[in-house]
Amino acid sequence: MPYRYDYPHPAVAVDIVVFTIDDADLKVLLIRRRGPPFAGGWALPGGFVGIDESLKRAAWRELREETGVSAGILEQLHTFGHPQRDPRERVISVAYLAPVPADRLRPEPASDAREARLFSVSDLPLLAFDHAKILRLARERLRQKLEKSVLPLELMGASFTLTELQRACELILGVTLDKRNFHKKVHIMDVIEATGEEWREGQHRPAKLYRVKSRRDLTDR
Amino acid sequence: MPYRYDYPHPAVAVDIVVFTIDDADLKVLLIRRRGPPFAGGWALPGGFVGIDESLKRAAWRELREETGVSAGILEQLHTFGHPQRDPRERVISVAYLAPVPADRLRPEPASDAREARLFSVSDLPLLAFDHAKILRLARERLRQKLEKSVLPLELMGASFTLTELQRACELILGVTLDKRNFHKKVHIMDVIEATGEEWREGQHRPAKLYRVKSRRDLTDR
DNA sequence: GCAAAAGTGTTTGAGGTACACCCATGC
DNA sequence: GCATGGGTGTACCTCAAACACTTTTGC
Repeated sequence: MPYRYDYPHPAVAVDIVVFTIDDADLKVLLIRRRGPPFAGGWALPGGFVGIDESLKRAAWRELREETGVSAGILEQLHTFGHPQRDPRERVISVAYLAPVPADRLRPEPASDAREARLFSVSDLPLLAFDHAKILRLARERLRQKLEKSVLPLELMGASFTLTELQRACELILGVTLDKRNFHKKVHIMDVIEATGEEWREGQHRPAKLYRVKSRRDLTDR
Repeated sequence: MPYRYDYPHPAVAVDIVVFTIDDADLKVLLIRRRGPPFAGGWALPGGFVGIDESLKRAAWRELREETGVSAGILEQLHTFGHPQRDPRERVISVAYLAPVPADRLRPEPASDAREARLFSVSDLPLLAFDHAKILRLARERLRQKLEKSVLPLELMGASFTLTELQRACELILGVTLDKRNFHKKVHIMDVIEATGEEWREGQHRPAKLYRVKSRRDLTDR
């Protein structure tokens, strides 16, 4: 028992909400817990912060270790500190939001012998701890960002069609948008550019492909 | 040395940014540190979270203990966890934002033998730890809330004039606003009501006094 | 009567919303 | 040639911004 303090210290963890768009649905990455508490149950990926590790770095590492996913953007969401949120000991958890394009999840949970899976946000299992609460707040935040007219470019792959981008917005906002107004707005924003390529699929006119003009850093403080 | 853990635990603290409007200026409440580190320097009020205490409750208690101020609203701002932000040990700090009407600060720092003072945000001393960073983020957040057209009603006293409310907005946003547009907008929002009283001051027409219609809870999660 | 802040409407421009048809492709 | 989604323009309406004069008071 080597670590001793004059007064009690809580444990500090991070939990990561990975959102992606897959199969025309907004999905979250969850892991199955192996040990107690909530053994066998589903939970957000996460874990304890190393004593010399920044919070963001801990989030990045834990996500990587538990799911094999390397997050591009990690945005701090909220810190959850209810005294009884973990039955083992006092655990304060800093939650992070990580929008990841589906194509970065593909070779996916082939990592740490942990079962990881995408779940549609409209068909979630029971979650361990207060993770349902964390997820609810994460969805809210995602929506709020869109309402500030920030496009969910972090969720898009290397190239995408305007219809795909529109679907992403619709899934997050939970409404349907007008195609012409959407195209107009996106072009005025001037944040994406045509790649010149086209995407052929099905028996209809091919769609132009676009890419993000300059990926911006959503830095953490 | 009674508190032992299998692996190292960081300390968890809260810091509170109390904003108020006083003397036609946006001010922050700071305390003078008595012990090391940064002894004699100015810092945000704050302290360590009790092992069975929620984060918000800790923020409320510490603010009360150190400055005598009972915060009405405490909104979680951000969690700061840089490994070297405290020279003593690893300290993760959850920062809170507390807008307080000036009239609740009056009998003020007559509490814990600690020196506490309001500083204008445009004339700040050097701050201990990373508190300057926390304060910068707090001002930004305050501004963002106003831009989402949320009036800073938490900063107003029990009754106030429309001009006072407008000055508060102007101080936070750092711009001057048009009086007629402001009056119109506020009345459309329908969140304040005339008390029927008037405020006489100086050799000019008296101003109508208003009060908040229903104080809303900005609850923490 | 004069200084000083309170109060009060209208016009204009920008941006958002509603809405329908032709185009390119695969079968 | 037909079914399928891709792409495009205009009219209207709502909201935000600009802007100046009268009112009430203390001295």
